[in-house]
Amino acid sequence: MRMPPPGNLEGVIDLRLLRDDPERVRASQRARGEDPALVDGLLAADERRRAVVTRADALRGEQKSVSNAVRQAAPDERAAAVGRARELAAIVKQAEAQELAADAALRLAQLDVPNVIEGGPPGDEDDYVVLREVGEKPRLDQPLDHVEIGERLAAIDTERGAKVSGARFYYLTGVGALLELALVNLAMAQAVEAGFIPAIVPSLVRPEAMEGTGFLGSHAPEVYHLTEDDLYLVGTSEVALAARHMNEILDLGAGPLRYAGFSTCFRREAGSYGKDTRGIIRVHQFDKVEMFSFTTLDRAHDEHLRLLAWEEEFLAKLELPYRVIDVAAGDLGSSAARKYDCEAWLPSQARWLELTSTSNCTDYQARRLGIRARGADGRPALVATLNGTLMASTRTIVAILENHQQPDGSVRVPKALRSYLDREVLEAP
RNA sequence: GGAGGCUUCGCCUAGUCCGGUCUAUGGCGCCGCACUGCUAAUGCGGUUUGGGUUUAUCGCCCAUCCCGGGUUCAAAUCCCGGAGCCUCCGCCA
Repeated sequence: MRMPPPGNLEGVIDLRLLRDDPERVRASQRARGEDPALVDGLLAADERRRAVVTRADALRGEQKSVSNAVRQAAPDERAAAVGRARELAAIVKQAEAQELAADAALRLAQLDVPNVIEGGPPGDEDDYVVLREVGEKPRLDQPLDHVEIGERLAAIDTERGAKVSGARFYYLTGVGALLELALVNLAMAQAVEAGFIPAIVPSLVRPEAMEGTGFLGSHAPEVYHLTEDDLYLVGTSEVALAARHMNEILDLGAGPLRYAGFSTCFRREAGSYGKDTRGIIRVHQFDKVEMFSFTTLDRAHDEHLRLLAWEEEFLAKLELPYRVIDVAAGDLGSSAARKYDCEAWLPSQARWLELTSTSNCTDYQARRLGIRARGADGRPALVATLNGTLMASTRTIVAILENHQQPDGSVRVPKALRSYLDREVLEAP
């Protein structure tokens, strides 16, 4: 028995693109700061696999006719026929073992090569390009940070979060809890208005889902794993939304298939020791409304810009000053071909804080998950997947508390949120 | 958690007991063609997915009967493991 064909292998960049235009893949590697020589390893593995598969196919064909000969052999020739068939069976078995090894080697080589970038600036984390700044930063003589504001309002309790669950856990209470619920509702209302299918999704998923969305590669240490059940806690509803249509053929004739998923998100935050240790900027658990689109490859770029526009629309409703950056190639996840972040102003630290992020994963996830669409010619065609944060609870709360804080310690509620919160100001109880 | 039944190429289904042209049956749906004022009806043909080969078309080859192993010259069919669905029992918000 053979491994799944490369079309379903994980980590797959389009092998046809690779064969036709390896230089483009190499250029992508260079822009990411990854080794372009890995592309040649992948090419070699692909070629090797093709040769081995061709041979095994031929041997299997021969085996068919030989075992058929056994069936039809006269009684006195039967023993000899079985003998020949037995010999050939051994050769086929060997060829299939080679096939298995070649498939595995290709699979490994593919894991080394992340998605081919779509454009955007080369370089690493600091090489982003600022596309625009929107809104006015608040003028505050002595801005309080969200921890202090949250304590005064009895809205955020990090101390007891730590007592009960450890560092990077928190309680939202009173207006803090209400604020999150209001934000979730506002975000969902916007998404539904825009035609998204609202969805509440599983937070625990099987390995295939995690692997298929590309989170078990370089992100693996970030992910909580329940070994007892071999289930993973999702870090974003993207995982469950993408995997929902695993091994399906979608009908995208009527346009993109869009979900707005709500889920709790779990992140180990390994490797970020000492980073954002104060407050709820970086936590192990938060809630998020995530936009997720399935669309055709040719429409993926337009869809990406649409997701970004919806993110900005939401930030505008919250009256937050923000900027949009075009994330550099070296700072992309392995599945993303391009990524834009929206960063809100953080008055207490006088810096920008990532609030939302939208990625175009082109066919990378869909290929791993076996998701295709019925093409115009009726044959299955490749699909692109895209994701974008609409509302991540904790950081959005941080941004609102800090940017809308008043000199008297209260917090002004942005207009769009008032009907969901039933008040214009957040005050200490 | 326990017991039993089930899973076949879009949907339904034959085949599994007893291994071999299963190169998987039939129906529905869908596509094409023919016939016909139009439609309908009827007839004929086609209709899983992936890989390999081919300049390309046509085609040819290989794999695919929930998934993964095993037995065998040969597996939809036999054996082991897993997943899912259904029924009943137990437990539970």
